Amino acid sequence: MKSITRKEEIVTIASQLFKEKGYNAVSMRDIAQAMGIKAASLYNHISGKQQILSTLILTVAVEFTNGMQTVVAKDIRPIDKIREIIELHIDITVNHSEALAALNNDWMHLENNDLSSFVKMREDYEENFRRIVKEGIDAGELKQHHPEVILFSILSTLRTLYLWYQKRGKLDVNVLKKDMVSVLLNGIT
Amino acid sequence: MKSITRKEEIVTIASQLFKEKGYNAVSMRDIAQAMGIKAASLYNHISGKQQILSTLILTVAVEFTNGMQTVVAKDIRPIDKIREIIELHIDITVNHSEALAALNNDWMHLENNDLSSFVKMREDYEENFRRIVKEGIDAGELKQHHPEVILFSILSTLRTLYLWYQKRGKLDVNVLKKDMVSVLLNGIT
DNA sequence: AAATCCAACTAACAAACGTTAGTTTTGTAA
DNA sequence: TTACAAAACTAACGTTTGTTAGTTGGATTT
Repeated sequence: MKSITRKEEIVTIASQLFKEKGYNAVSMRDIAQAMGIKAASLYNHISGKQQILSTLILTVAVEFTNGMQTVVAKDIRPIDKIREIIELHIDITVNHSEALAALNNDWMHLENNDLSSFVKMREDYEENFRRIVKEGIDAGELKQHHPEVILFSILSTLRTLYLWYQKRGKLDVNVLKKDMVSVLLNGIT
Repeated sequence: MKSITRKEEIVTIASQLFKEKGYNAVSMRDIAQAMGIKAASLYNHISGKQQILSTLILTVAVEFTNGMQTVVAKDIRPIDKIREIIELHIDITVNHSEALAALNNDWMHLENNDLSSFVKMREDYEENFRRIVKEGIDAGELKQHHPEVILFSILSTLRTLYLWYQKRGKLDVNVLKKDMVSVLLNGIT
């Protein structure tokens, strides 16, 4: 019986516009026009432009946080944790590619509590990832590089995935996961 | 005798503000304030806000284009070309980290000729890179992955480097190059 | 000393912005 | 049919935006 609310429609439409032009370049009138209504009518369903952005970003940020918690709690080798994190990113990318654009590019336009809780979640996420990388190095499963360099090269690829996977056509998700894990873990040479 | 013009000062100051908040969230009054003058005074040196953005972005885009041309023309193995491209990115990142933020996040706010020539340069750049990757695979120097996946994983790491290399402290550029080449080419396991 | 130029200023503009108030339409339940 | 709630509308608000016009003071050139 869970049907799509008007608020969810607005957030979805807005996320598509944000992806193309960024939060500040999209006006409430733009969003309204894409919905086929007038700007003032949006306020029957949402409290303001800020709420659209924070709903969009925090929803996905929570998914990352929960996903990371699940992985951390597992009793598996560090390298398998990394494997699962890669798959987590791919799943979220496939399901929320527009929201990821906002999360990556417009998070700094969040305000007050929304901003600080987002930043907190992101820091915790990175810290968890960093710890796993270090464990992997200590266990001899990863090469002896700076943990920060390894973390960064994986994370920046995963974070930009939303820009790419679309034009890669309808590549099957499982094939994509296999390829990404292989390239990110084993390298290209 | 080459001294810093007032226009160059404005572009530099603006690029720092753009990096933090994005092009659209920075007003001419913000830029003027950071310069210690009034907004209207900016127009004694530049023709408008758009010109600041296009100067900033196109300058760096041309550097990438020229660097890529140089690499392409060399008679060396594909894998060594990739090595040189990685070093090119690192050099540009170190010298223009603020401009790279605008190039990555605000290029879509360019207009007319500036926009189309930027897009053209970026497409050409990627196409050159893709060709080198394919040559590397054909020559047996790279693994048999989808060229697009290899291209993407390298390029997204290099493009996000500007966010990063700062907080890595004053890491020596040559050390950074060595690490990045090793991680991106040989992988982490 | 006079003339010129540069780079700042004040004041103002029209347009676009997010948002509010109050009203009308539309669809559903009694 | 009437009553009510949801969701659209019109009109307007106070700000902020990028930008223009005209002016002023200080340095440089003639």
